[in-house]
This record gives sequence, C-alpha cells and structure tokens, in this order.
Amino acid sequence: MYQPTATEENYLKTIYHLSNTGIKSVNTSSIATSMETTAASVTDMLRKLSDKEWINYEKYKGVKITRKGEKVALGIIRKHRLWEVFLTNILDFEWDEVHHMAEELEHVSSEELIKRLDTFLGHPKFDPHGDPIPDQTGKMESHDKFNLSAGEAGEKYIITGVTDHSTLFLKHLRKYGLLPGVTVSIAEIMDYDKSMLVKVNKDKFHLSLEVSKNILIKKYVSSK
Amino acid sequence: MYQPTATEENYLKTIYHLSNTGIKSVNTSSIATSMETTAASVTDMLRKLSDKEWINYEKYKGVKITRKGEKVALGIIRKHRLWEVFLTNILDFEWDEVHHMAEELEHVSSEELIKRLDTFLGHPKFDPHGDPIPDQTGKMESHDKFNLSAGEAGEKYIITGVTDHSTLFLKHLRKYGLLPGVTVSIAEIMDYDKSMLVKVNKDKFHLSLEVSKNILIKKYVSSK
DNA sequence: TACTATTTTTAGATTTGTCTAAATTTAATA
DNA sequence: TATTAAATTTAGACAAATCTAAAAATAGTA
Ligand SMILES: [Mn+2]
Ligand SMILES: [Mn+2]
Ligand SMILES: [Mn+2]
Ligand SMILES: [Mn+2]
Repeated sequence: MYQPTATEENYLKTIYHLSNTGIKSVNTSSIATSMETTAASVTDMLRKLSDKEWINYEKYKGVKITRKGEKVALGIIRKHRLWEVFLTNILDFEWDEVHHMAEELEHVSSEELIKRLDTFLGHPKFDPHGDPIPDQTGKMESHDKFNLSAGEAGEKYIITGVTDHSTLFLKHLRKYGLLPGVTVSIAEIMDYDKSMLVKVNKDKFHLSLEVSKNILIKKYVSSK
Repeated sequence: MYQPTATEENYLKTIYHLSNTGIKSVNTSSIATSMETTAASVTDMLRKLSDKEWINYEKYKGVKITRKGEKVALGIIRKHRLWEVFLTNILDFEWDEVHHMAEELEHVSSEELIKRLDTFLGHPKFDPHGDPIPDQTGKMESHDKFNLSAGEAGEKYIITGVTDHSTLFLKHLRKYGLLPGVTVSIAEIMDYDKSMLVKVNKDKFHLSLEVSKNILIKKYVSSK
C-alpha cells in the first residue's frame, strides 16, 4: 500500500511496544514521552498514520494499532533484532553497544537483505537481550518470562532477558557476566531489602531488588 | 565541525566523483543530471554546502570540492564499497544487485561499525566492481587501469573493473563470467567494427566495442 | 455539580529538501 | 558586435516533520 517513512516506522514501533506493555490505551503523551518529542507533534503524526490505516485514531480517545500497522511494526522489530545479533555475534560488539546502531540499520529497506542476513545468522530466535525475533510472517516465540526478584532461595534459573534496556543497566550486568543463557542460583534472599546473594559459576554477587526486578529468568532444567 | 545529512553526503559524493571524471569544472547541470534532480535544487544545495565549507562555490562559476568536503565524500565511498563487499562475499548477492542497498547502508553513521566491518571482511582493497576502497585516512590504491578495447590480439589480461556500473551492463558481463580477477585472452580483433573474440577459461565470446570499452584490465603476469 | 488541573488539539512558524516558472547571466553564432 | 540559445539563479510554493503558545476537551476533586 503505502511505503512508511523512517519516522512513521519509528512511531509505529513505539505504538506497538506501548500496546504490549500492559498500558491500557496508548495515549498521546505516552507516545510523546517514548519518542522524546512533543504532544503536538504526536497529534500531527497520528492523523497521518490514521489516514494510511496503520492505526485507529479518534481525537481525545487514544490509539489502537491495526493489523496493517502491526505488520509494519513487526517488520521493523525483526530488522532491529537481527541487526543486533549481527553486531554482537559477527562484529563482536557488546550487548550494551548495539541498540543505537540497530536504530539506524532497521530502516534499511531491502527485504531480501534481511532474509539473507537471517539465513547467514542461522535464523536466530532471540536477540542479544533475549527479546524474540519475529519471523517473516510476524510470528515469534513467547517463552513465559518471570522476574529474578520473584525467584526462590536455593533454586537455579537461566537468564532469558531484561526489562530495562538502558545502556547503564546492560553495562552493569555485563560486569557480572549476567547475560542471557547464563545460569544463576539464588543463595540467599535478604528479608530486610529483598536483595539477594546469587551464584554465577564460581562467583557470588549481591544483587539489589532494583537489579533483580529487571532480570528475566526461566527455571533451570538439566535436559537441554 | 558540521554533521552532514544523508542528502548532503550524496551531493558531496556526486561532486567528488564528477571532479574525478575528467570533467573540467563541475557545473550545476552535471550535478543535477547525476542526482536526478533540477538545477534549481542543486543551486539551493550548493549554497548550503558552501556555507559549511565542503565546497568552494561562486555563482555561475561552478564548484570545486574542498579538502574537508573530499574527506566527507571519501568516508561515504569507503562505507559504500565495504558494504558492497559484505553483500557479495558474505550474503552471496551478485555484483549487479548490491549498489542499491549500499546506497542506503553508506549513510549508517557509526565509524566503529565500519571499522569492525572492515576488519571482519579482511581489509579488502577493492569492491566487487574493482573500485578501490579508501582506508580510514582516505588513501586508496590506484592501479593504472586501461580499457579492454585498447588491448592487443594474442595478449592475456586480467579484468580489474568496469567503467559502466549500470545493472544492465553488470548482468550482461555476469552471463559471460567476466568479473574482476578473471583472465581474458584476446584471440582476434575484427577490423571492421573493432569487436573482439576473447577466451575465458575454455569459453570463447564475441564482444562488441561497446562492451570492451567498458571493461578495465591490466596485463597478465604469471607471478601472483 | 462546579471548578480546577491535566491532556490533547489547533494555530502559526520553522527547517530541510524539493519543485515550476520567471529572471538573469554566460556562451554560441550569425 | 548584436542576437539568440543555453545554463544558472531567483522567486514563490509545497510536503514532511518538528516546535511553541494558545484554545479546547477531558479528568479529577471539592
Ligand atoms: Mn535494541
Ligand atoms: Mn528506529
Ligand atoms: Mn555501488
Ligand atoms: Mn561499487
């Protein structure tokens, strides 16, 4: 139908993400905050996105993304995450360095390029942060993820991702080797502040609730 | 100093190329033709590029690129050609398919990304079309290239590049396996139309002057 | 319910890059 | 050299995306 501009792609991606963050209705100001722009600019853009049928928009009533808009958003998210895999696995960037570059690369338009990149990378299912990569049709894995802060003392878990994607947080976790795929056992949970003592390989760390709240895990199972 | 926009980068790249195509002074209309835009638009942009000291521009007198502007242009050309190597060598695209994608990828801004891509690719000196890749300082190899049409019957040559970069021409050459690095011997040159019979491996082809004029070669030397 | 605070939209500008049409300058030629 | 042709620049407009400030609508609260 229409060919979205890079800006339109960014709006749709943001609206898609906000729609899936438990936030009831996606309103103008939440979009403005996420996009680091003004509510007035968002209103302007919402009208354009609505004209092109990527969202349903009624003045003052908030926004709902359409199936069409979702398809655009998932395409961009797919590109973003595949490029992130490329940057970490092939060019050896750290997981806290790749997001900014992927923000640019995700707008390179060739579908064939991303198809071949996907093949070259071995059809990865998750990006370096543990986020699932949509396939060409938009489908992706959704392993039930829960927070390390909800884990129990004495139990063993595998890190599957993070809820805070900020460079600061990712860098912090890297210092402890707390990356997706790594096995963590909870040695002790402090009653006073809910901080925890965890074991990773031979090392023991003390993690604040602030940190454990933002780490996603699944139960450890020895078979694969 | 200033951060060039993608459009400014494209203008500078075009001006740089025109400056090195033997065309005496780079004039407004030649830029307009190359960029597929109007002379009026070019005039507007020349003023901007001049303000930012990437070109020297005097009304009605044409354009000369500055050292600063050349540095910008060479940076873009480096990115363009490295991405072309990536697309052909790593993602298995054909040499006639990569230019369009590289036109987008060349504007991805990270210097560190291109540095690592260069390392990953093994610091290639030439792109898939035989064009030299500038290094980080802007230096590049300039093998003296001459045209196959100026070759002599009975002699053996190695293809080093092309002067026509159109998809049509590149596709045509691919059909015959006439790619950079391939050895060609001229069996016969027809007096009437200067067309030639060439041998590539076991195959013999008849090449029109139109074609041989656009193929760049160097003398064959058995040692390396 | 009435008033106030917050959110959202509108109005009016600005920047970047583009265009067409008209005016101006330079080049070509009779 | 005078006149015509071609190239270039200017003038005025437009689309995309943004902004600030003001107006309008909705939500929160006494
Ligand atoms: Mn990211
Ligand atoms: Mn983006
Ligand atoms: Mn190219
Ligand atoms: Mn090339």
